[in-house]
Amino acid sequence: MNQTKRKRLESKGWKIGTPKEFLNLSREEAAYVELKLDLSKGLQEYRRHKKLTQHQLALRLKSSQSRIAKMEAGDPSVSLDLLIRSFFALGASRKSLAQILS
Amino acid sequence: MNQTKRKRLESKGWKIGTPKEFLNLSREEAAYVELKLDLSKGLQEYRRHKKLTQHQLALRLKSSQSRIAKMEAGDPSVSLDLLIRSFFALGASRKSLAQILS
DNA sequence: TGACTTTATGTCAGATTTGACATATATTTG
DNA sequence: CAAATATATGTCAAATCTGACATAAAGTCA
Repeated sequence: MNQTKRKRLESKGWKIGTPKEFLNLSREEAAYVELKLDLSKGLQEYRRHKKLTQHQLALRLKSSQSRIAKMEAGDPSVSLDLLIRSFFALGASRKSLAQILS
Repeated sequence: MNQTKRKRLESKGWKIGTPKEFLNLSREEAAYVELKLDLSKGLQEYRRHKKLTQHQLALRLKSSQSRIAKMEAGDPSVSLDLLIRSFFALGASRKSLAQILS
């Protein structure tokens, strides 16, 4: 993992700490965090593609605008569950989810 | 969605209720539940393939045998987060995750 | 058979995630 | 430019998920 990626993570509020700690982010922790960030990004793209506001998406999800914002910002308080359910609520297929993963 | 699938879901303890309610499982709820069940199944296969007991996997995940059992049983109390982190802990790649999705 | 290992199920206190709210900041539109 | 709309950020009580434990049930093997 390089400096660019590190900044990308740290800037999102992921508490990574010292370089040593950062390097100790285990392979699986890193994979998990990166997956969430990619889903965050994908979700925002998909929502915009559908020409929905965060507020509109929140209504569909029975969530709130602020939570949608946090999802798209890659906030650590957002679970994969919520991200993935949001994709489905936007009409995404499993296939399109799989594409984000690949 | 057919009767077979319904039984598969109900038998796992998903409270689906009456036929009417069942039919009202929205597309996205159904997609979410089915995804979780497929991951459950995939996790069990992967663990067995690696010749690990639930207890051994629990140690790696710093979880417990009972929670692993619930994961593999598709228990509603288990989140996608935990399922996916478990895959990564077993050494699975994003690609192999994507394959389960497709 | 019975001892042993593995998996399943129920429960619960503690931890995490949630929607909601207030409000700040940014973006669009007239 | 200013008003309107959209998005971002901080907080928190309630809801959900968690590991841990006890124990039941199922599977393995001598």
